[in-house]
Amino acid sequence: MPNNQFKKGELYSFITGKASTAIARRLQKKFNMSGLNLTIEQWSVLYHLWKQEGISQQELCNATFRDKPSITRLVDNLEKLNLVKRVASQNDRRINLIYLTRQAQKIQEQTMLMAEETLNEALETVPPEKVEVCKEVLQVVYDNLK
Amino acid sequence: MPNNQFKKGELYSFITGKASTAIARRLQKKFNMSGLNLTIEQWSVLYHLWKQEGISQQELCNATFRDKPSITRLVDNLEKLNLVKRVASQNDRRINLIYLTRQAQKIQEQTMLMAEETLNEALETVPPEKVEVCKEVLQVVYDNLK
DNA sequence: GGCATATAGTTGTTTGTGCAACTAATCAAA
DNA sequence: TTTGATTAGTTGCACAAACAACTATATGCC
Repeated sequence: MPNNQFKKGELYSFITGKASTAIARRLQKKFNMSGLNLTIEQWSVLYHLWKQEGISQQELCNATFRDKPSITRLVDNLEKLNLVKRVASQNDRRINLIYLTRQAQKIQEQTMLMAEETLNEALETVPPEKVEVCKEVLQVVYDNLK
Repeated sequence: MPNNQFKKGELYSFITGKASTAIARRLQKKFNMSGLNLTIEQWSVLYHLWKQEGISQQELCNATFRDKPSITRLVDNLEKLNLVKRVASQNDRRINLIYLTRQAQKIQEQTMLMAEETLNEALETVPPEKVEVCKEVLQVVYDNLK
């Protein structure tokens, strides 16, 4: 049993994602405090559209590790908030291409700063080389399981 | 900006908890495959009751980092599944003490083995000393934000 | 061309989460 | 001892996730 090195409480934390839950809650509070009516999940979709808009819902599924119904509903809600628009693809009429509204473009910088701020608060007391190891381990975990 | 060391994709992974999501999904699949009708969230409540039963819902809130309504509903569903029982406290009639049924005691070992197995799969290729650093960093993150 | 299959997206259902508002019981202080 | 504050738990609402079943479009093969 090569890696069975978990005391019980630690096993629990790894599975439930205590740390990332705490990070997401903190960021959500920052959104709320600044009057942004936006969930972390909605933000995570915008995050990928800021990198590249005009991608399909399926591509958003792959980017965000969600299934198709989840993305359908997130895009529904983002459309209601007037943050994205569905545009039917010319080439393939099954596909919706998702575009940002001007309003969504406006909140990019503000929310990315809050995200960076949150991570800085989270990692304030952690030496950079340990953060590096942690990032690496989490990536391997994901690759091992996906 | 001492710890602003996140490339964009990494920032995303930290906030969304890609790794712990993958772990939880894998464990849920193991539950389903073995015919266990149990969610990871329900399991996480049982987890603390296996350590000590007869605690209050409020204590379960603290142990699992959930708010009171979440615990109310998880306990509701665990009661429906005949895995726990609410027992009114003699000393303080506001309090429900939560006890395990025989059925819940039976699945402890089986599910804990599946959880360990899942973590072993997740960390198969990771040297133990890196796992240690990762655990430590995640704990500090939680402490910094809680 | 026509039929089977695959792909993109939607809808329904169950479960869980976070917030606010609520009830009931307890405690504390005048 | 009565009144005000605190604590434990519940309920309602909006949002999200996972799964299954569904529609519509596209593709591939004969």
